[in-house]
Amino acid sequence: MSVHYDSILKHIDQHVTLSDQEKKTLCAALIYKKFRRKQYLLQDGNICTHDYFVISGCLRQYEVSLNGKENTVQFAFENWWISDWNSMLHSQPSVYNIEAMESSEVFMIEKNELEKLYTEIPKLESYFRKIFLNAFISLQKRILFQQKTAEERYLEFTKSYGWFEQRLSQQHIASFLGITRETLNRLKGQQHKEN
Amino acid sequence: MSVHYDSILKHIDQHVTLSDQEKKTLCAALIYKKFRRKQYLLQDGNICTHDYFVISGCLRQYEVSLNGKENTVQFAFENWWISDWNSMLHSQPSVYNIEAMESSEVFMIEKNELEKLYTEIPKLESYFRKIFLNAFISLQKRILFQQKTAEERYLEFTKSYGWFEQRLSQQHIASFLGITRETLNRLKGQQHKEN
DNA sequence: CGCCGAGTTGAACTGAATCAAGAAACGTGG
DNA sequence: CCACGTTTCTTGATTCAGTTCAACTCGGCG
Repeated sequence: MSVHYDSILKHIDQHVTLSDQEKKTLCAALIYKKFRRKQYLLQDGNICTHDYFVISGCLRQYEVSLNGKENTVQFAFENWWISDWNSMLHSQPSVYNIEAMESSEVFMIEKNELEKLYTEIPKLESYFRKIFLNAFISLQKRILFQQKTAEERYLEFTKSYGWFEQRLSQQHIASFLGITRETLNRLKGQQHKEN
Repeated sequence: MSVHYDSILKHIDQHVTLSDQEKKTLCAALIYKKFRRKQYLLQDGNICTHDYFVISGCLRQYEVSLNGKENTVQFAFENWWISDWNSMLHSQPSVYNIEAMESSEVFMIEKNELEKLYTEIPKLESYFRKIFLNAFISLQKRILFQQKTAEERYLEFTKSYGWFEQRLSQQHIASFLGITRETLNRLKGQQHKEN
């Protein structure tokens, strides 16, 4: 088995226990792929057909609004799942772009393959139930987060996600926080003076 | 079987097919309860121990921020599940309040009972995977929603959720939209003039 | 070397919040 | 069924956080 499988099997093992046979079946459905910086995994207008699991690197999912602004919905780092499940579920064109921030390695699972896996490995239902529950919980926090002032958001961000602040450009952080590049920059300035 | 079970069984049936025996097992774990308007299902500071399924009526989940403002995270109408899964999962005090907006009927499932149900009725894993996936998709839309201007949010809200606009007070709608009562009111005024 | 994208800083502007105060609507008890 | 207090809604005037626009700096890379 390729060394890459380790990361995903380890992650799944934190939630459910698969037999060797099940692991084999699962891995057979995984497609390994590398993406370079700025390369798209998904572009808006296309129908999303795959789930993505990040082995290494960093992805960004964002929408471009009518006035041309980018709204970052989420970042995905090592061991995160990302996709446009709405597009996949309803076979509708996606409103999102998913782009590699760094050169990244991912596993892809095709929609129908995943459906098959659910019947072959029922434990995966449990695994993804937990994954989606956790994802739901994070997003709920983000709803509250967005109600706060720019400064509060910035402080909370550095506290909670400081560890990936260096890996991202200011513009991308700003679009995640829902503020402009300029405002984020001014907030950073303030911080320095206070310290 | 009580007539109330119909609603939840029907809802589950839209996602997975249970045997009669499984239905019985499930229903045995459900606790039926009525709540009056303004009554709390969960108060912040308490640890959430139950999932709630709304049979009839309407609930609201909100956080009270330090400055005393209420931020509505979500409403729950007929056939919706609601709870603080973060509090439940980690046995931590909840930051949310869940309150009945109207007199409401709900089914409650206790945390450990639900865990047992997952092993007894594996199909429920599938059911809740789908429920959480849908919940996740809605929240992702809400992230983008919150980036828009007050007016855009109001228009989109009336378009998408107009059907429950009458059942909610303006303050509650405002706190869901992330704007003040006053601003919402002014937006309604504008609409009338334009028509 | 020169270009281009990313970051910085300033000044003017604006959408929405805040503060304030009056008008409906609601429900509860006499 | 009306009178009362309570809550919700409405409207206006003022303020402010954050955007916008614009210019300028810095570092990397062909």
